[in-house]
Amino acid sequence: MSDSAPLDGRQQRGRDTRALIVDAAMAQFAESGYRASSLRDIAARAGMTHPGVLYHFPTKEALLMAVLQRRDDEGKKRHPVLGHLGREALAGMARAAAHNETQGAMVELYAVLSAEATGRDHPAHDYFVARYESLLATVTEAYTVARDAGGLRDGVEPDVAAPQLIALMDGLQVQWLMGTLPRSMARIVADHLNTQLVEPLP
Amino acid sequence: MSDSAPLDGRQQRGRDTRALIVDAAMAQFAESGYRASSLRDIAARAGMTHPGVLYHFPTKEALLMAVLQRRDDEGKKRHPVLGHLGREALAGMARAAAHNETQGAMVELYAVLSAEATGRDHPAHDYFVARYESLLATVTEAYTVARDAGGLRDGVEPDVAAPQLIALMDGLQVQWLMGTLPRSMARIVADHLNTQLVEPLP
DNA sequence: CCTACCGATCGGTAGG
DNA sequence: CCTACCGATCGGTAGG
Repeated sequence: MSDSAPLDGRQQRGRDTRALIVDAAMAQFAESGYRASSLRDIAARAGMTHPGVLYHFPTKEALLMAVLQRRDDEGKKRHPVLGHLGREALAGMARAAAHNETQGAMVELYAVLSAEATGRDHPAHDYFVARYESLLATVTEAYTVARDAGGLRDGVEPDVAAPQLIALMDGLQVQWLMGTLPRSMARIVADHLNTQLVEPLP
Repeated sequence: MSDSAPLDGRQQRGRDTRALIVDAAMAQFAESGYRASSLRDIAARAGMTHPGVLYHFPTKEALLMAVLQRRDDEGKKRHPVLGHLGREALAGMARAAAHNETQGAMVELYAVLSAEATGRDHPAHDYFVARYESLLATVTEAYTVARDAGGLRDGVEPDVAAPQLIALMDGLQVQWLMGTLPRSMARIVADHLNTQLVEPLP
């Protein structure tokens, strides 16, 4: 793809500037959500004017999509596919919770945007619907593989356990951001998984 | 208190109008969150102009507080205290999930506002922190009472189970609003509680 | 509770 | 990637 072609100096500078703008937008959207964030706020964080931002991204909505795309790319690098790994994939969810505790801005971005995007007219609505459907399929597969390997306790149903685990992780993030969570997210997720797995996680 | 004193015609009309405005604001905040909702949107829903709204509520922030206050009052009528009831209180959480499935606008209001209000500068931040702390204390007490009555399975710790249950219910609401939840919220909550209780819920 | 208005801020465009 | 600008919209106020 074109991403792997060599870039001349000008293209490289353009890429760096785009990355800088996406960084700034990510931070701003995380703090205030999409609707309440202005292009001028984002531009100031990136050290330019707001028409400068619009030179690189044609609309505010295109910038939002670039932010979401960036996060997906990073996530894919960190956790490639993984549904077929069963129990190991579930352990990976607990590790993801631990990782999230070092990524306050990203957690805030997703908590705020996913709630904002439940409205059907939100520009990121379709993105989040697709993301939840894909995540649900992956986690359901992980539970199914774990069950078929004899790793789940009796009565744990993949079709119930999967939306439960996703909901637990989403809900913990709100309490964690609010500062009212009395334990670490990773600990609570691991405890939850340990009520379902035959062999406890560390 | 002054609420129980008789009202003359003018005061009664004022109360009705205030209630009408709070209804409109609740619907608008639920659809778009607090920051993205304008007083003109709310006023139009209530059949008046936006200075008309500001005649009854001095600022947009005061109107937000009235919306949250109203919801608390209704919640207190529906579920008085309840922490000391132990197992019955936990069953009440499953019933609350069922009730929420008939209250889309209210669920959306809380999902959007609670995410928005994780930011320390949001006008409803302190309200939500207090609400989560109070809810956590109530649910922890319910689990503790249930355990002391021998109603909890081994290994279920009130201090872990309480933030877990709250997170589960919050997270389910996002998936439900997104339209990607493959089962009812009430069913998933009941299944979760049934992994913790000695005697299963209906 | 309305009309009329205020300064501030929004996303986006023109032109360089 | 900037300056300068556009029309639209914001929360809030004056005055009745």
